[in-house]
Amino acid sequence: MSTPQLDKTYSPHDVENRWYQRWIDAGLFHADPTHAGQPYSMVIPPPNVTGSLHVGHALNNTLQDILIRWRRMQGRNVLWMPGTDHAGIATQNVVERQLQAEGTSREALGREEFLKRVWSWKEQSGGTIIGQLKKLGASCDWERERFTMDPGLSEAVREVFVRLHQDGLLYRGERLINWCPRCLTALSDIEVEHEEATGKLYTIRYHLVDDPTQCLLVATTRPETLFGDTAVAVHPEDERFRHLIGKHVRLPLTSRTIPIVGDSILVDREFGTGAVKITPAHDFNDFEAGERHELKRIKILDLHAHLRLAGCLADSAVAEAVENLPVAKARPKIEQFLTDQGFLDKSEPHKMALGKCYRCKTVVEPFLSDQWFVKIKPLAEPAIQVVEDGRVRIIPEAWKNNYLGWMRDIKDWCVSRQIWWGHQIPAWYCETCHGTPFLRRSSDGAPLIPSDAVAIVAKTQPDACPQGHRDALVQDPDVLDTWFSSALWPFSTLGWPKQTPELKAFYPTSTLVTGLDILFFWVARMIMMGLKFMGEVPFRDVYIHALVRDAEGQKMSKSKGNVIDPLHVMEQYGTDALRFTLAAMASPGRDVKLAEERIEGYRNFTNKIWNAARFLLMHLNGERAELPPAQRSFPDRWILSRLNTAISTVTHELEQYRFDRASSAIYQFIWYEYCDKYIEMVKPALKDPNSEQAKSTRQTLAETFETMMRLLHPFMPFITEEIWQTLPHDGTSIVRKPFPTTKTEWESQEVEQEFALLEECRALMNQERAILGHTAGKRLHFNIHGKTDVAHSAFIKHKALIEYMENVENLSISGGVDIAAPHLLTLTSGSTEVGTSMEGADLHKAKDNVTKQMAVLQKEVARTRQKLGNPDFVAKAPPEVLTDHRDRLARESRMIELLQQALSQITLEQTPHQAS
RNA sequence: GGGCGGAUAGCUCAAUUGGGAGAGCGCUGCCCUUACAAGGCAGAGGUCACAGGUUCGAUCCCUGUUCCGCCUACCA
Repeated sequence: MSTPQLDKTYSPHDVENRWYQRWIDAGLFHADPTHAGQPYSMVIPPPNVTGSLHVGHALNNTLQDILIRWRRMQGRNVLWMPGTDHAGIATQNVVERQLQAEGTSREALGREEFLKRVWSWKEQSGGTIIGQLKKLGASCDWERERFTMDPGLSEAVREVFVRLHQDGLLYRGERLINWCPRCLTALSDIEVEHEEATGKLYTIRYHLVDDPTQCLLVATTRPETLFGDTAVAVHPEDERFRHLIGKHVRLPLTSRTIPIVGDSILVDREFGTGAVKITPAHDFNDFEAGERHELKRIKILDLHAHLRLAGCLADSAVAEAVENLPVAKARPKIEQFLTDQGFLDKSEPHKMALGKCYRCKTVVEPFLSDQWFVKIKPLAEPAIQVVEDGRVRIIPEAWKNNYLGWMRDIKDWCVSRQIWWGHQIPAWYCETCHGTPFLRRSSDGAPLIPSDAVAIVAKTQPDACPQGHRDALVQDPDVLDTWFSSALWPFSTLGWPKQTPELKAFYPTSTLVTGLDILFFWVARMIMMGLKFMGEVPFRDVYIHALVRDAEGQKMSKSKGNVIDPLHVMEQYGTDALRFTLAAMASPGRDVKLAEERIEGYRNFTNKIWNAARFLLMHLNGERAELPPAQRSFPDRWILSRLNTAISTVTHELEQYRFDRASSAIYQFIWYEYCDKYIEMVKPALKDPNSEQAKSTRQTLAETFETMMRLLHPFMPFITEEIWQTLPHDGTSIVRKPFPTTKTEWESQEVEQEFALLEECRALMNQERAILGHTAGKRLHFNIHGKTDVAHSAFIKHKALIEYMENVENLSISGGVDIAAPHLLTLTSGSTEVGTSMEGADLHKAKDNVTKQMAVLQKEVARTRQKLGNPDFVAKAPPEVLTDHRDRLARESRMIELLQQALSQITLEQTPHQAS
């Protein structure tokens, strides 16, 4: 039998493509609801359909794939449900930009044509990220890939909408919402990002109508909104202003007068001047204050956040100057007018939070409009409950309070969006019932549904309204928030509202792996919707991983140019190296700072593994004899025992979602135990390929390496498959082979202790080499002495091994006699004494080396002595600590003595030479 | 403004019940030793942010300070 030979360095490229294709062809990732194993399921956090893979995705999906591959190998009935979401605003923006470049617009195309365009863009680019996930090795069940706008998922959306409406949890109404004047749509509260900005705090004089010589000073950061003011508020208990409540002031730059009201909620007496202007149509607080005082709402901004001053009685010169200007341009002009006309008292720099659209970073405006809202409190309560009582575990637990805090203070969710790409709201309005035809928006012809129009909510378009009017039904032009459909993802992807076998087998899912940034957007909403519509949590565990940053800790962004492109990394270093890096750095609760050097380090690791496999293949030719572990050679028994520990550690750490510790355990085991120690120890046994020793060793080599590949497979799927295939194995692919489990017959404390003795001995030999300046390559003669029976017999037993490992010629093992002798430099530690000849060494340097070591030791001894000399310490420290310290002192003193001895040995050695 | 987390080797991070701080990468020196120079061996490098407190003893617990993140919020 001949074994295949491998190239000298691992080249991941072909390996990856080849194996991924074969896995797919063999259907290894396909889930079967009738599979006998205990279900283990996950849904992928759906990436944007038109997006492409960034390093955050890479981390997210690597961790998921590790879990999935691990559980699959454990024999669980595994489903990893993949798919993408339609990313309403983002995708629409992309296509609109394309149209703009072509000199046209969505309005010009019309809704139907525009949607065709988006669909074709989706067809064209929607596969990109899926292809990239495959490159990453993601073992999703691609046959089940879903898209949030698939017919089935769209049906789920309509079903949920209708049922929420029936249950009174969905309503339409005129409210102040966050409006993006660039995307021209409403946003939910959490789609607004707050950013600190330095603006100005303007203090403006509002003159009293009764007595124009007096004025009320009003502080504002947004002077242009004064045109929408309908009152000024002061604190009702503020002595400075109390007498003014009920009086009126003249609104600067207009011919209007507005009342002064008392409002203890809105006004903070300490802030600014203690008087606040109220602009109910353009500020959330003012909106509520306006309700309390029954104030008119005057809109002064249009959809684009341009000033529209008709109806607010602005002075004509002012109106002319700022009409149709965006806020940013209007503000300085207003400031100028106020200054010129003596209204501006002062303006000073002021820090404030600016709300920006999370998609396009445009400053959002509070905007009065008709929108659909989910009444959230009744949904939130059970979703709080399940996290409190642990039915959903959030890992790391630190984020639990974050979740709970947000959920307890949750506000109604604005779900309507004024865009076209998405699930159009299944609500119709009857123009006949309404009495007059609805107005149409001039720009795109969309119907403007009046606030008081009655919505008919249904899964499909009704034939007639409840009054029996046909032909006059108009569907709500708005679409739903993308997160509305994402919230249903864990069950809509499984076929809901149909009761499918998949739904039965795989819901609730086992684990959700996601980033903190969508805890509220997505996780919270899935829990609410899952509980509401499935009556059960959508997942048991939520593992929240960190954000990926660059080596400086900066958030990666294209504009900063610090983006690490995972595709580029995979090209350069291989997918396995990238995956392993991400896993190794995924410490909980900490951001991942990714530097390319780290990836390179793990690329080296793949090469190390590769070359270890090469070594195996070079020596695996020939018969293999399988002995019971206890009868195998010392190196074999040792590596089996260590492998057992590695399996146990990796499994345990994966159970805790400690990807970092699991990967580090594998790394340590493979590199330092398997490669550095085991392979080295095994070489002598393989010298004669036909020996009994060689036959048994080959068996252990093959067996342990094969096991090791299975242990590593979830982390590095490609290289492990490639190597596994070349090793003696059963089956067609490592993907579905069992994950290693511990075997008690592999474990041997005795062998490990024996090994530790050898290591102790080798450490002393190395130290001697270092002192004497002998390189590892120089063959030396050593005397060793095992101070205990165990040590002595271990050295006797492993004489050849020590000779081989330490490049020793003719090792002498003395039994219980002092091996100090002329020309010998001796060193000792717990159970071992080692000596070698000083002949031919640079004794000056040796002396230096010893002296340095001694200085360090003497310091330590002094400290330990001092501690033990402290009566309080001796009286109060626990006995084991005391013993520990006394042992240490003894050890250190002994060591000094020995170094002292070594020093005199060296000195003695020097003398005759100096004499001669 | 509120909340949470962090500050440990040049860099990135570990260290569970307080008893002489470790790893990877990088760096330095020596080695192309037949699996691997993408490697081997050896080594340097730390007032565990600062100031107090508790304790025989603190990187660890408590208090305060500084700095850095993140989340959250309608102080005009």
